[in-house]
Amino acid sequence: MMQSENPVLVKRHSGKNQTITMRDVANSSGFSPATVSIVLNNAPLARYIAPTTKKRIEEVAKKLGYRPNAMARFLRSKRSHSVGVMFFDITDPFCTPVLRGIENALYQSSYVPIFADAHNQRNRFERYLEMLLEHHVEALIVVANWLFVDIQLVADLSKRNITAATIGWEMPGNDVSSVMVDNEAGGRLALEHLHHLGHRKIAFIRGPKMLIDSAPRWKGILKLAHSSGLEIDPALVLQLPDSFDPNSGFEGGYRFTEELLQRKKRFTALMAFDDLTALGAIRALTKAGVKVPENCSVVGFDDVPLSSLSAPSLTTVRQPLEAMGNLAVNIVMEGVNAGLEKRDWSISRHKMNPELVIRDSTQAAVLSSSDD
Amino acid sequence: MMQSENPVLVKRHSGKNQTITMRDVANSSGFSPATVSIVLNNAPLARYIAPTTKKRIEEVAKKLGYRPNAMARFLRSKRSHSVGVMFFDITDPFCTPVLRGIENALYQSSYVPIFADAHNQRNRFERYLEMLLEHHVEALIVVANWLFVDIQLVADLSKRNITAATIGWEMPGNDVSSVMVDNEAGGRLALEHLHHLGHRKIAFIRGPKMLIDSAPRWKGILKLAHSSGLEIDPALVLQLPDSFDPNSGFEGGYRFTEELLQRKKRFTALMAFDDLTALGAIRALTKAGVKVPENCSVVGFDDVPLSSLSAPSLTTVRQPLEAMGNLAVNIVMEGVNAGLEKRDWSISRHKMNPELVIRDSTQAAVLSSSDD
DNA sequence: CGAGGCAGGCCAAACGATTGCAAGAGTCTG
DNA sequence: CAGACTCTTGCAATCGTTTGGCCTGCCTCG
Repeated sequence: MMQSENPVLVKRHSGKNQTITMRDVANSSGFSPATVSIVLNNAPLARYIAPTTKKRIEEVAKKLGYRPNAMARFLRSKRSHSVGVMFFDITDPFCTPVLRGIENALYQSSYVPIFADAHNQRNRFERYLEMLLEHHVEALIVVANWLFVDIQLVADLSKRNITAATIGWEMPGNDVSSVMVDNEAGGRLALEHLHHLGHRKIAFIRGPKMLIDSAPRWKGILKLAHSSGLEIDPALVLQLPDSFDPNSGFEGGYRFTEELLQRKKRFTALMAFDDLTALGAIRALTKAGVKVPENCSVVGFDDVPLSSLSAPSLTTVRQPLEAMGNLAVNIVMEGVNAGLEKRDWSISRHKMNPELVIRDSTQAAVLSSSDD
Repeated sequence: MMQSENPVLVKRHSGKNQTITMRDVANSSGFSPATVSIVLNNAPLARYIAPTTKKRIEEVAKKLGYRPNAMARFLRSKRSHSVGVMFFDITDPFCTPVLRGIENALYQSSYVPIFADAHNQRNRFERYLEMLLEHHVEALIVVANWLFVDIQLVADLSKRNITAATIGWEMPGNDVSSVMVDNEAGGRLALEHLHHLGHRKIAFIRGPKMLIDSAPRWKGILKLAHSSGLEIDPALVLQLPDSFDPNSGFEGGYRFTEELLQRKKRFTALMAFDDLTALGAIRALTKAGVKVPENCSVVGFDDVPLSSLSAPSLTTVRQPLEAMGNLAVNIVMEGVNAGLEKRDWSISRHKMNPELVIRDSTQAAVLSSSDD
């Protein structure tokens, strides 16, 4: 109250481009740094601060262009307002929508994402983990769509008191939250679609054995086949080899479809492990003179962005990628808050519902002589 | 030297999961925090430290699992070891390779990227800028491929003493470094290719007026047309409308190609503003029964990842996206270092060489009656 | 009239690292 | 042998915020 004269007036030592600190706004508003801090953060104690005081401080802060220093803040409060977002291969088209979802959700909470891409290398993953810890991220989100390295390390995080969540992958054990699509339901959905369209001779390109998605998708397929009386011809089933490159699916789809065609076993539809595989398959079919969808329907999985742009556009099983990113953020945020309030909190595992997206790569089967 | 007995032995006050601080390693190694700091950072003064001392300190640090605290470090040294990476729309397929390039280069320097996506909204850009400043990024890289908002603000950064670089866009004025592709050369390259293949009746879909890339690409086209005596039929030239959505190119290409077809003016090749536009064009052509490339060649621009996967795969002008990301990082790092050493340093503007990538969407023109 | 309550705000101690300054111990020079 | 270097290392201040106490009036109430 004393020096309410000469409002907003700072004496900086020199003419340098000093950064405005909290003390500056304290000095030139006539209050103490403590009060300023309380007001500006709207801390619990702010209830006791006179409204006029609040107003004045906020005014001065704005006028001075005060910007809180995240680092200094962290030192005391232990809150960095950042979370680590680790991808295993950002070039996988699967990742972009997920990233968008994560970014958007974090933005709502005024958290910044620290981006890391492990390039599917274990040592790079570890190094990044190290860096993220040095930067004291409050949480970690791991997007592990196409993952071949062992990352048990994530489990350690819970011990380090930083909550984590994985997307597209589940840690064995029960230490880390996860968000995945319901692969089994997705497999069912896709096959159901083909079956409804009248296809009975269907070829399959299964996913690599090491990929967590492969088995449940196949399981869903088998279940539906069984319940609908569809027969799966083992001669029409191939499985992609393990590979570190998420974009290898395209070439795999291409080669394996060629292989299938050479077997001279007729099929009127092909179900691919994912969209890239499907696109590869389509290319092989087209090249061999088999028109898609007229002579052969093709269905993919994921609904990555390019699926709607391909020719023909791809019928596929959609993963709600952006929503998955969003959910993962909400999960870890819950964890962070729980930790802050010393509440109890338990991890959670989510299976999102997939959704069939019907585009141009599938159509009703032409009636063939053999109706199984 | 005194307490060289009982090696590595820390007394932490309680059994809590305390974080290991520098003082811890100082205490249990028998040296002062100052020495520890000097050794661990390999600071200039480290020259004067006895090798045995160094060794001992490093040992203890490792054994204790000491991890420097980036925040605390910043407070003194003003170095955050982070840079802001701002995209204007990460869903643009253009961005992924750029991001990869940036990430990779930063990783080499042990910097972490703080990721921001402005969604092409000015206020979001400003908010993110604010957040990045609060986190005291040492530099800023702005990827502004498809940009319609005004971001003069970036220029302010140089005043705030943080070096910045833009990718795919140039700030008016001479305050900010930039990395772009040589659009004019690219335009020339594409048209040259078509011309070599014997195409004379060529349709063009130009880029939106507001996009910085549009004009130079067109200029390159005009120049080549002029020097090679090619005539450009104004009735075969359309220009995309301004739009905020980078993926609108696809639909634009589709609709405009339909429009071109309706004009009943023959053309044997089509040159699109970018790959997405080209894909849209291909779809329209195919739908209209015009085969690509047999009846009409199509060439794009950018070489985004999906261009090689489309059917037919796309002939296009490649931007070295990953390299551009890389270069941008090198530029700002130079700036950071210069600032640190109080060296002078001037901004730079780079034009990268584009490269023609010939795939399946173009082929030699069938001889037509009219040979212009 | 004294005890207690409360509104309003300040003090000063952290947080974890960096670094200018200075001192102690040898070594060397004149 | 005094002084001048050359090494090694430690002290303590400092960076910008947050926060647990503590203090000061003033009001209320028995």
